[in-house]
Amino acid sequence: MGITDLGTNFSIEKAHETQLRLSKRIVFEDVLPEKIRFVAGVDVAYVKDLSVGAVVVSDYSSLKVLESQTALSKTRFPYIPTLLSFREIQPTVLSIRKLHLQPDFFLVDAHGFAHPYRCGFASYLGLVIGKPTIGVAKSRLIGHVEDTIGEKDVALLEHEDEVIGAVVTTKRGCKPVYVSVGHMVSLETAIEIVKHCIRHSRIPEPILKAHQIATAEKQRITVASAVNK
DNA sequence: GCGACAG
DNA sequence: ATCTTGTCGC
Repeated sequence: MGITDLGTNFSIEKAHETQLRLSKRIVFEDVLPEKIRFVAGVDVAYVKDLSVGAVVVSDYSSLKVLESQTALSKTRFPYIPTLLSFREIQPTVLSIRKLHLQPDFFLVDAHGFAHPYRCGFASYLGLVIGKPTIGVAKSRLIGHVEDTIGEKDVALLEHEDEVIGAVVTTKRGCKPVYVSVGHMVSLETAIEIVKHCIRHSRIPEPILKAHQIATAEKQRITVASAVNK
């Protein structure tokens, strides 16, 4: 895994070593413009042996979608906990390359630093495209919930005495989301941004929109293939 | 050996 | 993630 290759000889152990090595390159400081204008959300859906990558770019203040793109690719890797990056990087990058607008950062439906080898898909994507990314996962991979910070809607996620992310209750009464640094952003800013992007769902609007577009494209593909038979 | 385990 | 009906709670 040079940084995007799935060479001939692959082993889970080597992949983990690579993730730990790549994690050293993660930037934990904000590398964002004075005024954030465009926020992107990415997601991937699956149909048969195909992966549908989707990305949306929304206006940061209104959260209205300004552009969306999708991309198809053959699914080349199975889902293996800790190795989600291998499964989702291809369709995701392909969809991002189609964008005309340049997002200030990307919200990713996965963990970033809150990973056993400190390099979840959100961080990996950030390193690959060289842009700021924030990990927003719907469930825990590792770590335990620590003390609540300030208000009672944010708690730290720790692992072996290290802060790896935050557990944020974006909607009262709903399950929390797990926020972690992807790349080129601080945990504090990541939490702030995730909260700002909440509307009707506990999931940040850009990721929700990307999910809907990926699902719609998946549906379109399913219907089209049914007609061709 | 027995669980836990992002999407 | 995907499949898939009813059902519990506000």
